[in-house]
Amino acid sequence: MQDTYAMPGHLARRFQQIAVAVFLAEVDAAGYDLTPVQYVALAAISANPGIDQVTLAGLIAYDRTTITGVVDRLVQKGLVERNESSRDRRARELTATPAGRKTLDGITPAVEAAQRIMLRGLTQKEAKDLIRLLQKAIASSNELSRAPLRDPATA
Amino acid sequence: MQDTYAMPGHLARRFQQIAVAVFLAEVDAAGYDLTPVQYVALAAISANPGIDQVTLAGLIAYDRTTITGVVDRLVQKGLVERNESSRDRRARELTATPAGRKTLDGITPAVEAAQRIMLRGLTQKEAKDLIRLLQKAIASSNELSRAPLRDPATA
DNA sequence: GCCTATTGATCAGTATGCTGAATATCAGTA
DNA sequence: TACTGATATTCAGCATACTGATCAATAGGC
Repeated sequence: MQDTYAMPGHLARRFQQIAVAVFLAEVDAAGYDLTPVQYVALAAISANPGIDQVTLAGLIAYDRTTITGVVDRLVQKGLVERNESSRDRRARELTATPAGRKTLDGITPAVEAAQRIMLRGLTQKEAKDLIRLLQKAIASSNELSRAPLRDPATA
Repeated sequence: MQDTYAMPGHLARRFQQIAVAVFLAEVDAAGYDLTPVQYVALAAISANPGIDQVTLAGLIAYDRTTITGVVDRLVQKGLVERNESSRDRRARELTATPAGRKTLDGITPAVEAAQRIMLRGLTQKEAKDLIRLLQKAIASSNELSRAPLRDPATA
């Protein structure tokens, strides 16, 4: 049996664990209070005003049931508005508020710094390779998770 | 601002999400009911009989407070025994039960299959590169998470 | 031996993520 | 139009993960 420390599953958990910790530390140091999940959701909503929750979920590969709580918290923080859709009364239309867009602008440098920090042990070439390999592995197994990415560009 | 889909933080979440889904599917198909976290904990306990919870946490990079619940569930499933330590009455000594060791043996092929599946889109060389790069990135940022790895071999 | 700082475990509270089910609504068809 | 199947959201329940606090016990310095 191979070394546990070399198993991709273990490495995935560790890398994600570190990525979240670095993200929260940088964002907090910049004076913001937003989780990685909330950030990605806010960015996607801001880029797609009026988006419904299922489409949003597919866009950022969340589970549908997780989205509800995430949006709840974004609404509670005043960063997002959730309104009943006029075309489909089942759906909710999500829009970033001015405060949401302002937060997004202000937080971006911290988010980018976090990305650099989590790769700080790698050379530029290694970092590019890692990103490429992760993207390739993820693309090949996208359908294996309950919340596959639904990229409108490739759908 | 760079593409969200190319951010290491996003890729870390997606890869971990897929890794967990693949693990659970393979383990379930093999007739077992064990999460990735429970598996790693059980393996570490089996390899280190009598280990206490803090040492276990360091060995597999868990948060101390998470361990309590994980061990609770392993004990409830009859795979692990938790006894008060005789040397230190604060500590708990963890041991795998015969059922725990049997589960570990039986589940190994499914766990290894899961590792292959989550890398199925990569060539052998790419898979090796990905593992190496993840290990390198993680090692450089180990101390940035609340639950850094405490490898007894390097401590 | 006593005091203080540390340590091992647990708990309360919050935020992902998932499964499976319920509810309301919509869309297509007989 | 009535019915059937699909869809958008939410909820209950469970399992990670984390922060910060509490509590019991230990260890080291004096």
